[in-house]
Amino acid sequence: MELVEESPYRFRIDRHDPMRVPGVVFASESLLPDAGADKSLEQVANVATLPGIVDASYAMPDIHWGYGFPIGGVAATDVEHGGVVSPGGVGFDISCGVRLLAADLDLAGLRPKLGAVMDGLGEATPRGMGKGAVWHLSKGEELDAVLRGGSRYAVERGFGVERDLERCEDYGAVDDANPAQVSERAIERGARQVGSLGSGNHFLEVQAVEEVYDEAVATAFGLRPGQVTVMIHSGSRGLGHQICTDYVRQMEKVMRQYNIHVPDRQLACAPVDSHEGRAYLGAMAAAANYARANRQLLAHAARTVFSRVTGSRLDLVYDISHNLAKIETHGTDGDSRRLCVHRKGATRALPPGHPELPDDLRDAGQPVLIPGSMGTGSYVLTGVAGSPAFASTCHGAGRVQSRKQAVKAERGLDPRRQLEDQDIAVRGASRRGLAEEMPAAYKDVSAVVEAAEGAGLCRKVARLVPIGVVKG
DNA sequence: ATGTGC
Repeated sequence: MELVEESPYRFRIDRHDPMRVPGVVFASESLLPDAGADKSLEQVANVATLPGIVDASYAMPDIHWGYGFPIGGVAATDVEHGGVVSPGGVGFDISCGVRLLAADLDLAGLRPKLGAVMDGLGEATPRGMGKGAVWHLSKGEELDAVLRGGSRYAVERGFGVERDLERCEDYGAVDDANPAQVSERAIERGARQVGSLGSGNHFLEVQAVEEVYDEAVATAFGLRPGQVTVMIHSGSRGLGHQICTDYVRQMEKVMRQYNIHVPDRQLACAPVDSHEGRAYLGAMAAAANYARANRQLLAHAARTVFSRVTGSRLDLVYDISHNLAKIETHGTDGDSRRLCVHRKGATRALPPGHPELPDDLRDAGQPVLIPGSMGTGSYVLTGVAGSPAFASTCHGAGRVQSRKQAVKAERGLDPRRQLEDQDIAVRGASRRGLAEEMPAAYKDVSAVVEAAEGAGLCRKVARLVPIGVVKG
């Protein structure tokens, strides 16, 4: 795959048939995927063939191989001009995302109670494969309310406060959820898991603010140096996974009917404005609401522990997805288009002044939450005006080793010990789970954030360091 | 990511 360096942190894959638009990769030379081991640049070019795609098939600096679309990919299609929606452009973990809470407590104050806090969080956080659930739902009306209401419903039921919703993307729920388009099997899996962490790269972390890069914005976000924070990374569990599986299968069957041909079966898609496209978007939105309710419940459990053990409060900084497709309007007044923006392992990053931001964030911009690999740091960023990829930026460090490779690299070593030697408390993680998530399996998150900022996609606000981690 | 593998 030939890359042309257009400017620092920006590489182009020239359009060639059957691409409809060029590919654009935001990265530094050293962050570019290794063409021998990782087919993600080919995936960028494949995505560029999708009907209705506009401008370019974009990739963020944390790009790596994914199902059909690369992880770290952004693609927008024009709804009025045959634009398609593709489940692979969202990913299996629909509305997977990050929630950050800030404590009214400094690290020095937490230290003496850290063991008790971690024990409490370990007990209060359901995690691992298949396990549920902070909240046992009846399959009927109550799950339906979660799928329609997301965090709003969780708050209504007492699992949070009204202010939380102002600090959630979409005020805690997307509007066009259609639970009728969610299969019985997906409902079955979801009913037992709402309020659970999952496994893989999902985690709950106790952190401290290590460095502030922009004091005014950090203050607007409610962050100051030395402060304790809690970061939750989780998604829509088995429900989102099942929805993705269901619709990939369904779209594979009907693509020919719409005269759509793609270079990879995993790019199964249908026009946004078709029966199948609308059905997927309705089900996807339901899974998005499920994921938000899930993070709201996990946050409630963490708040209960912090309040009991330390007497301190946890205020929501923000909750943001990094696996979602959204219908958005982009462009200037005379030339605006309704686009279906797929972000898969990419985060929306609204600039200061954007009308969708709550009043108290209007001047600062939208908080962008970037979890680093386990045991390294995480970042808080904000959006910038005039950014090139439909107001999107990176979502994390990005894998460089497969799970299998990572496990092999840890053979004979003790991953838990390595974390504890760095003064990071660990609760609940399996040996294998930890081995798969070791920092060596990931790119350097600081280099990723540096490249994203250098490419004009976002700005750094603060860096957070891990103190304790709860994993599946 | 995922009751890991139709």
